[in-house]
Amino acid sequence: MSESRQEVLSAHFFVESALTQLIERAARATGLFDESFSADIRPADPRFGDFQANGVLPFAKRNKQNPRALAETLASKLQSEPTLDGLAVISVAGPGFINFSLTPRFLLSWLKNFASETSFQSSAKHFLEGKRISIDYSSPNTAKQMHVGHLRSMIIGESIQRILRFCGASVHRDNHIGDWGTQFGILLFAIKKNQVDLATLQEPLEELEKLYKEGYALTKTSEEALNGARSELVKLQQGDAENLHLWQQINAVSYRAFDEIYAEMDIAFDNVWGESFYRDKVDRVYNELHECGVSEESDGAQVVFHRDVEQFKDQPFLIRKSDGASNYASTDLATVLFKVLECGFGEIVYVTDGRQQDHFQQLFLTVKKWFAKKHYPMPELHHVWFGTILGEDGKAIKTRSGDPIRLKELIREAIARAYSIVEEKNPDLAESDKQHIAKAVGLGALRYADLVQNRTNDYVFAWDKLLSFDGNTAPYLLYAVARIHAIFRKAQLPLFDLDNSASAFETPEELALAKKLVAFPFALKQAIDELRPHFICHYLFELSSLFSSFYNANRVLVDETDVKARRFLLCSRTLATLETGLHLLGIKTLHLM
RNA sequence: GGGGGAGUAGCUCAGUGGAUAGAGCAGCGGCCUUCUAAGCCGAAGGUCAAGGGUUCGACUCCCUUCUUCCCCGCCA
Repeated sequence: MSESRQEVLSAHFFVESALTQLIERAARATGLFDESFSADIRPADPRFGDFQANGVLPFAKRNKQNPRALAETLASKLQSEPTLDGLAVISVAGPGFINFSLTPRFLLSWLKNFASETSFQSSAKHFLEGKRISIDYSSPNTAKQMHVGHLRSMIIGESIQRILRFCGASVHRDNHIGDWGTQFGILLFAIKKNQVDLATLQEPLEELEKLYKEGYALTKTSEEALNGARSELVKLQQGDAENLHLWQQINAVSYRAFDEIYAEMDIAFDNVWGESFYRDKVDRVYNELHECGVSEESDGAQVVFHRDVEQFKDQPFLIRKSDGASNYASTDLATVLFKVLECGFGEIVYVTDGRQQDHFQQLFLTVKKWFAKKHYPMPELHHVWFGTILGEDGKAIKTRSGDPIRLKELIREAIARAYSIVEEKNPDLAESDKQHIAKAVGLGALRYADLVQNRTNDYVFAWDKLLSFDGNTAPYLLYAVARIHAIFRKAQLPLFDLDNSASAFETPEELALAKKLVAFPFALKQAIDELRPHFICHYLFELSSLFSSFYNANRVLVDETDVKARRFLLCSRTLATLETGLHLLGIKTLHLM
């Protein structure tokens, strides 16, 4: 091959994008297509090829031309492309689809170029290079224990954070803890009423939850209690020393409990800028919005109307309560200002429950008007919302009524169930191995069950669903990983030793697996475009499934050196891809299970 | 009343205007003296909620209707 290496198709990590450029360039060279033509390339049904370009059909329609003839002209132009020579087989089918089949030579070349987590990363980083993104997730309220309803923001947020970082963004992880809300009015009122000493409590969080429940019930029945709670909150927000001290004690015990969960789930933040962090920053928000004419007064509260948006014409955005206290809109606005002006983030991602969609739409609209008036840099804002976890009754799992499953308990149960399966499948393993495996499998299954489905769907909480270990689950992927490690252990060879002895792939299983490996960047691209990790889950499951078929049909450790070498190569790339993908989901991989 | 989500196999869910709508689970039939059977192979399973429309082509876009969940001023 005489062309420079960069020009060759197999030198491109993201084949779809390279192919798109190639097709569009070739199309223009025919003189029959103008700038409006786009290749519209996508993975194809394996019966027809590996990629299909559908763009000829709409173009022909717009220009009243015969699509089939146009497609054939373009295809024959592509046949003579030197960069495609011997790497892809091109054909035209149906009304004007152009199909591309990657040749074994292409596959081998690509797999040699992209061989490890490090090499994937150094290519993937071009997707989001230069972006500075702050992501806000988990964000529990203090004074309460985390329950199953807090699971999704943690798991989805952590995965998205890892994916964005892997794809080259500079990511800042923020835990916007609810430590300054109305719950403190009720809590402080109840603590004082019952003369509780927080320092002497055995199970402080349990006690605080009980106090909160009692206090909450009281405010529902007694006007006096309601006013008491309100005035405690106002005193706290005005800096009353006694209330501040109690508030700090409450937060301290909450943080300890959160940190235990985060440690177990392998989650960490760069900053914990809770609502209280912004308490001296909300006045500027009130002043600026008032001064710009974005906000107005209504029933004693400060609100923003978006009358230009049909949906919100009668639904104001309340940014300051009539008693002068801040609410979550105040702190969220202050947060955007701080993150953009003080920290220089160009993009902010919020990972929360879907029930907050209206809030975030109004928040984003308000920021847009406000920042435009003040000529502040306009950030890109994303609300990554997810469906609600429902109880058996089909209603949202609630904090106040009933007792939702505690996160601590869910995690313990996940590991315990995994342990009993390890015990059953592999009783001879050392105890320390069993425990290590149980933890990875149990926590992995929990995470994967949440990530595998499109985040915008609700689902009913069920132990057996969240902690399933069969089929499309983390253990299935982990099992493929463990089997590959077993092959390398048995062969006693390092991962890349035989690359150069590999012959071209031949069996249907080898070819199908190799082609799937080349498609990894597409899954990454889908995940970052929509901020939906389930694309990666589905890709990894299909990859594992193809690996398992390959593993059953094609023995790796055979005598012929070239066959062994190419199967080794497939194993090493499958391993690298699975491990990379699982790590992006926040799942720890195993060598043994 | 306004707005948003969902409705696809018995169950849980994928599906970017593209070719014969796909998985997992459950159930059925096979495969372990060979690199880990937490696996593989096979068969079966569908009025894509209903009805219209747009077009070369609709699960996908538009309209109407039905079912269901959620949000809509001082909670977050």
